Amino acid sequence: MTGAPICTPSKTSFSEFGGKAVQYDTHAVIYYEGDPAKRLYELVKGSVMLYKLLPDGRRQVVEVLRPGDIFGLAGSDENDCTAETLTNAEIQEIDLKQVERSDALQRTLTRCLTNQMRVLHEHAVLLGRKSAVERVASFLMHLVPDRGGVGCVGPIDDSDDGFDLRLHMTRQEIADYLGLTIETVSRVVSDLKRRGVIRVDRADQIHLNKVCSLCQMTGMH
Amino acid sequence: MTGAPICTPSKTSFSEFGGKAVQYDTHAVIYYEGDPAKRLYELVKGSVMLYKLLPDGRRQVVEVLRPGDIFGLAGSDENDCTAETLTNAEIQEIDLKQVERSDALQRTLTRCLTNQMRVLHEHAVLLGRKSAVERVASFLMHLVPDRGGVGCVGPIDDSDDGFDLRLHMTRQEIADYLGLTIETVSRVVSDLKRRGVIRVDRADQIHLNKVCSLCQMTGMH
DNA sequence: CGAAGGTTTGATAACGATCAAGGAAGGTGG
DNA sequence: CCACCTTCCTTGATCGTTATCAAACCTTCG
Repeated sequence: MTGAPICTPSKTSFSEFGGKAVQYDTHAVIYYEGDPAKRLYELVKGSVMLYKLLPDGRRQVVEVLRPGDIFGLAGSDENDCTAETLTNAEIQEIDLKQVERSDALQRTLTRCLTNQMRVLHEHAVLLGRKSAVERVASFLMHLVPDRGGVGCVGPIDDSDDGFDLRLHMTRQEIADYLGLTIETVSRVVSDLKRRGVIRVDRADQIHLNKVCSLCQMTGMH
Repeated sequence: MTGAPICTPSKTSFSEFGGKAVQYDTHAVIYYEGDPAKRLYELVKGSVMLYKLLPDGRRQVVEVLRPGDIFGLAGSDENDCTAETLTNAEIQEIDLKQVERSDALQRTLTRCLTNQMRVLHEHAVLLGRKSAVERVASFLMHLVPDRGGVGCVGPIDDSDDGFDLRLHMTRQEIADYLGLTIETVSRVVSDLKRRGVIRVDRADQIHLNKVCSLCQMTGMH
């Protein structure tokens, strides 16, 4: 299940620069930390995580990427993270040499990097200053579009402020993303369930009963 | 190791695009989180930190910048962090509208952002997975040039592997950067002193007796 | 000298990690 | 279709690291 690349055409920002679309299976490694950095990648469909390992095996997932995000820029000749898919994924790949040449691409890059940087800043707050409950609540809130951020639109309908979501991550991956252990993640989820804030339909399929009350638990209110 | 200039610094990057140099005092706020983002900044001399606050006052310092680093790009119309000097600082400032126009500037930006991103990734590992001792050791090692990274050159002289450094940060700032409390930072520093790894000449002036042995405590070996 | 800000140290508590079982869900082969 | 296996998840008991609370100690400076 290495994610044998099957090329298909696609119409994203990269295609016009000689990039080609590649399909990956779930949990396929796109590249390893320390590998020579040869390509720039744009996630078109699915989800990808970037993580780093310490020599003793401790892992930190540093980014969870969504369609439109780019990755593979290391700033040196080696990748600084391992990139692994969380789902089936379609990825546009383009040679780094091409990137050097294109002004338009540089412009796109600046915009993407700036956004990822903002996400990393917020994640640093989560890792450095939030409690376990706040981390899990923040994590779940990030999966709800248009809610919880500065531009939160509030409940669309006062009576029913629920939301269904798929995690696409195992408890271990969530734990490694949130800087917790798998047991703590599991306990917090169970606790949210017990308190009626969420309903766990399947391990990776969760219904938020009241988005606003979950949002109150993120530490940002 | 690359040894290469991290962020293609230099006194020229901004001045030729209509930027102007501004001097700041120690602990001066350059802009606040939430302020409209109008300018791009390049740190020329001194040190600057970026931090975020939670409503209840918890603070996380998300970046500590050095000459050559750029900041102020928010990816939206509001700054996502507060920027505050740690020392007297000289900063090149340029209007964001100018940045939009220049291809050369975009190229510089991509390179700088990529580097800062790598630093943020490593810091996420520190915040999410390292112990208090490992955090402080990593912090101190980052202040030693050419050591501790992938391209560590090792002791220049086997007999004397010492190094003098200035922190330019209070214990509180260090704590907020490392995701610890001021007491824990103080205790770890005292412990390193007791163990003979460092010598504390003044609160913010520390001599590393043996860089290599400190490096062993970063969790990366 | 006294005040203020920053730092250190001690005592105690709490949160999350660790250790240890047990349980559900999905996949495979008989 | 069921037995079995594997993988992932949950729960419980206990431990340890770091946070919290409190007080004393420097250092600098008017």
